[in-house]
Parts: sequence; structure tokens; C-alpha cells
Amino acid sequence: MGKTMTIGKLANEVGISVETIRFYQRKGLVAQPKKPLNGFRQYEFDTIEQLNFIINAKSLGFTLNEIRTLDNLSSGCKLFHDLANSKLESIKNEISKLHEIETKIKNLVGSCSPECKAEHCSIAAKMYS
Amino acid sequence: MGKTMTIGKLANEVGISVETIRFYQRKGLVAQPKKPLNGFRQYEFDTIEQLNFIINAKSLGFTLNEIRTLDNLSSGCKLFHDLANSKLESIKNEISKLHEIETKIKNLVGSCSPECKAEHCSIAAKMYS
DNA sequence: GTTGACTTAGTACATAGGTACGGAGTTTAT
DNA sequence: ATAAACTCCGTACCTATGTACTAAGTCAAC
Repeated sequence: MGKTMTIGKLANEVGISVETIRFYQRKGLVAQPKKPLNGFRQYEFDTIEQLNFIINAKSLGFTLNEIRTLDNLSSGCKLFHDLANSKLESIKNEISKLHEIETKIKNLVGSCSPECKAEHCSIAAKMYS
Repeated sequence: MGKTMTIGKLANEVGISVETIRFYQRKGLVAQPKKPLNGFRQYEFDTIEQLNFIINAKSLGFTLNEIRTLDNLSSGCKLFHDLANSKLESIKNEISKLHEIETKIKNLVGSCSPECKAEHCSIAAKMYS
């Protein structure tokens, strides 16, 4: 009889809301224990780890869908490596997209002063065509 | 009589869908011309420029809400400079957040091989706690 | 032995940025 | 003059990630 807990206690333990845990259950990321007849569902310590996994994976930029496919490291971590590597790829792409935008914006603001009142300001010329 | 056009023609001109133009109208980004009695609304050339503005601003990472406040460069481009500069700030923040995530993922995948089958793999140890 | 805190289940709402559909009406081409 | 193509308007739907609320049931404490 490891210590079990209700959903509210669980939520407190991991620092997310009851509603969010339920949401993860609906999404299939966390198992919902059977409901004891006429009682409240009891969660094992395991579930804390599952939720920590979700929280950690989210902080690494994984989506909930990715996390669902990623959740069983028990069979080795090849899957994790694969997904992590493709995530690194997409992060690199995002970063370079942001750099491009950064450059474009800098060029635009550099092409005209904030005091410009011109009808044919170079910013307008570029933005409207 | 400058050449006017119906919404379908307009959509073709700028390369977005009729539905999207209507959506921008609902959001208040584009004006909707009065409906001639028993007829189809006619759009001026102006509207092409407005839509190009939206498309260009979107490609610079501005949200539709930002674009709505940004749309009248006719009164000078101070507003554009201000918003552009704060956008540059938030892009820098996004980039550094992505770099952090990148580093964290690299550290994780570097701490364990893809062939690892261990129960107590260092990735699992970090992800579940 | 009742009050207050908690749980359950289902559903609606929120954001951002659209996409899709349905039943009219209108215009254009043949 | 009729059929195809287009427009109008409203509404519903979509992804992703939750949050909020209601009505009912249950548990725990005083």
C-alpha cells in the first residue's frame, strides 16, 4: 500500500491545476485510475512522475501530442533521441526564421526616421506593395 | 471611375482567399465597401494596398491586432517605429528562449546514447523528476 | 450529523488565425 | 432565358492548450 492521493493532492504535489490534470487525462497523456465504488479516484506516486515528465517535456518545447508518443522511456531512449533531434532541427529553423524577420525589421526601421511625416516614406512604400 | 472589383477578383489580385478577406473585415482590418442596392460590393485599388500591408506585416511577425493599430502610416511612421522596436525586443527574447531550450536538449541527448536501454538512464532520471 | 471542502462529469469559453459550409440572391455567358 | 459562376451572410468548425462553471455526489471535521 504505497501512499495514494486524490487528484487535488496530486495537483498540489506537481504544481498544476486539477483541471489541467483532467485535461491531460482526456488527451491520453495520463492514465485515470479506476473509480472505487462510490469514492474518489486514488492516484499512485507514479502519476507524479508522469506529470513531471509532461512538465519537463513541455519546457523543452515538445507539444502534448509529441509528449504522448514519447512517454515510455522504459523501452529505451532511442525514440527520445529521435524526437529530440528533430526538435533541435525545428528549433534551428525557428531561430533562423526569427533572425530573418529581425533583419527585415531592422532594415525597415533603419530606412526612415521616427519623425518622418512623408507621404512617400520608404516604409510605406515597402509595406503597401 | 477608377477600376473597381468584386471580392473574388480582389482575392486573386493579392493571393489570399475570399474567406480570409471577409475574416479581416470582421476583425476590422479592412473596410467593407457599402453594398450597392441589389448588387455586389465593389472594391477600390486601395484595398489591394491595405491587404498587401497586412500580408507584409504578417510576414514581419506582427499579429493581426498589432496590424490593426498599425495600419495608418499616413500620419507618419512613429507608431510603426515604436511597434517595430518592441517587436525586435520580443524577437530577441524568443530567440534566447529557443537557444536555452536548444542547450537543454543538447545536454540531455548528450548525456545518454540512443542505444541506452537502462532503467535508470540519465534522461529518464531528469525527465521524471 | 451537519457544514464545508473536495471530487466527478460534462460542457462552454478563451486565444489566434483562419477554413468550410449552406441557402439564398445576382451576374454573366451562351 | 437559363445554367454556371460568383457573392452574401451567418454560423460552425479547426488546432493547441488549457480555464471556468454547473450540478451533483462524497468525504472529513467539529
